[in-house]
Amino acid sequence: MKIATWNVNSIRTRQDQVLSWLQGQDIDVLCLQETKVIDQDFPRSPFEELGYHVYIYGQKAYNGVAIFSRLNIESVIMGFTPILGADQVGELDDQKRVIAGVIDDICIVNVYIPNGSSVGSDKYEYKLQWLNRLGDYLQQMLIKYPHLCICGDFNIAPEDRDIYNPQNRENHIMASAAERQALDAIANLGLADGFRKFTQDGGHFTWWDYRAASFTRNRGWRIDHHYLSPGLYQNAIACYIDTEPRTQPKPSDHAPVILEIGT
DNA sequence: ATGGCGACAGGATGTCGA
Repeated sequence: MKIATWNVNSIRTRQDQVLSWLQGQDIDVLCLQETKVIDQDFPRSPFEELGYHVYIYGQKAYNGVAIFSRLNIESVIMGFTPILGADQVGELDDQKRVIAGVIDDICIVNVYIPNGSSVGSDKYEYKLQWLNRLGDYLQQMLIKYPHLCICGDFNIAPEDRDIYNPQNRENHIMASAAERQALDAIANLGLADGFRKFTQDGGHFTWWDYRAASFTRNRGWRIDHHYLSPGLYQNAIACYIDTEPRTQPKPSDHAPVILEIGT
């Protein structure tokens, strides 16, 4: 089974690129982030015609997540509230950032973790609060679904080797100690970074700023991830970043990441 | 040091992303 994650930065702008990418791959599950469209305007039929079931959880202009799956998903869970209850979630489901479903006995959790703007800002506090609630959510999900893959745009580089220039990054958004600690807390639930099962060196990135020719200079960050429960981690046979779509005209600023799980 | 670029909403330019 191939599970891919891709922050497309608007599905309507990137529709043709996602379609042609899927046609050249053999993807079973594609998790999208930053779809940036309300559900009634989501271009679902082109992807259905390609053989995918389409599950969407979007909003106007910002955020939005979706799962495309060749196999039908029986129970789709949108937001934190179905798992944690409205009292625990509060305003955190106003932004559409998490959708999950069970496919072939594997629970796929697709997340678009908040960016956080800058360390110490209100958005930074929101990001940390959101990560804390994500931990509560995953704790419950792992009880129900022990085979779990959480993937998406985490907006956190786990280690210095995941940043093109790791100097002076302690107070940089996506690399601060509190963000990494929040990610560690999630990993400590029993989830491991699929990419690092296979690749140990630096210089492998999933996001490059549109500005300053960052991609051609490979000035990037590895912030899109798959974290796997122990059995899935054991069965993972590959995890890689496909930089080809990032070379196209009018690309997303993120590249897709593909995880392969054997049987 | 700052801004660079791109998408969206709305109909000029401000907000947001990372």
